[in-house]
Amino acid sequence: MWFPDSIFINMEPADFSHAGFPAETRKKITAKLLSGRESAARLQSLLQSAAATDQDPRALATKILTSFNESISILESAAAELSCPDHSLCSDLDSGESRRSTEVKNHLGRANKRRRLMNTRVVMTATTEDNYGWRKYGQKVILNATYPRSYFRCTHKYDQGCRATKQVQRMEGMDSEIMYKITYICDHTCNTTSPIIASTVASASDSYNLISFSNSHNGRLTEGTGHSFFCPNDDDPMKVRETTTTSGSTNHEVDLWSELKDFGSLQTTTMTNQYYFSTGDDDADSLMFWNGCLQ
DNA sequence: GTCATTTGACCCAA
DNA sequence: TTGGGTCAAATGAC
Repeated sequence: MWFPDSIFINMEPADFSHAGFPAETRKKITAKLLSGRESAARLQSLLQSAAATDQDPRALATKILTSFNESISILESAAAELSCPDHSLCSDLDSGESRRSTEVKNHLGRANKRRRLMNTRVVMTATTEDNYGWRKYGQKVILNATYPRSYFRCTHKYDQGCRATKQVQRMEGMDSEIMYKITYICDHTCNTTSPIIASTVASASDSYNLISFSNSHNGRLTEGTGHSFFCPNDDDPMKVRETTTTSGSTNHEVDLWSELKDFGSLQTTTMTNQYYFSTGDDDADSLMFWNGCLQ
């Protein structure tokens, strides 16, 4: 089974000393991360070795995912406690990337141009879950969609000519768990830090933990839920499908489905071109997903 | 003052 | 004509 060997990069030792987390929380996070790193190292060794061993790489991969999932869950819980201990200021995620506390804003008196009363303010952080900086440049109401679609561009669009954009849209019909569809279009050409290879699903606190991959039909992205992946630097047809948008820009969709469908520890269900993956760990608060270029 | 978000307007493909 | 993507002026936060 093909496995992204670059998944182990960008895993710098975490420094939580300045984050204000309790010592017990730091201890938990450290333990989980160490466990994950150890499993990752074993798996890497396993993959690099042609010799047969009694260890199942899939089990190791699952263990790695679980370790990082739990670490991130602890981090998120602790961060939530620190930012709004009484949760009185918590609000739903508009674009799925809200980070700052919000303030009630009254938009009356603006010539009736703004038709809704905002009780939250969503501000992009400098970097998002994929470690790139994004700036929102538009939002549209989509036909037959409950929630609007937000459009983001790379913050280096003008200074470095980066053409990367992404679209974020909250999915409907999942009232019990808030879930966002994130579509990445064009790869980053800007000179920034490398994307984090594995990250958590951008969602509200107790989001459903899924990975999904879009299908392409007739060369165009057709349907998907959760995240779509594009990568321009991999010419392996088993991993990447090249698609062309109507605007002429070229996208590359990582076809992880063909790789993960045989991944025994993953549970899959199929819903009209939508593939849902879960780790099978019902207690997991989040699920790792491959994010960024897989080369 | 600078930077990010909001949102109506505009453009274009179907 | 309509719907989706982008632009840019207005506005707010820091």
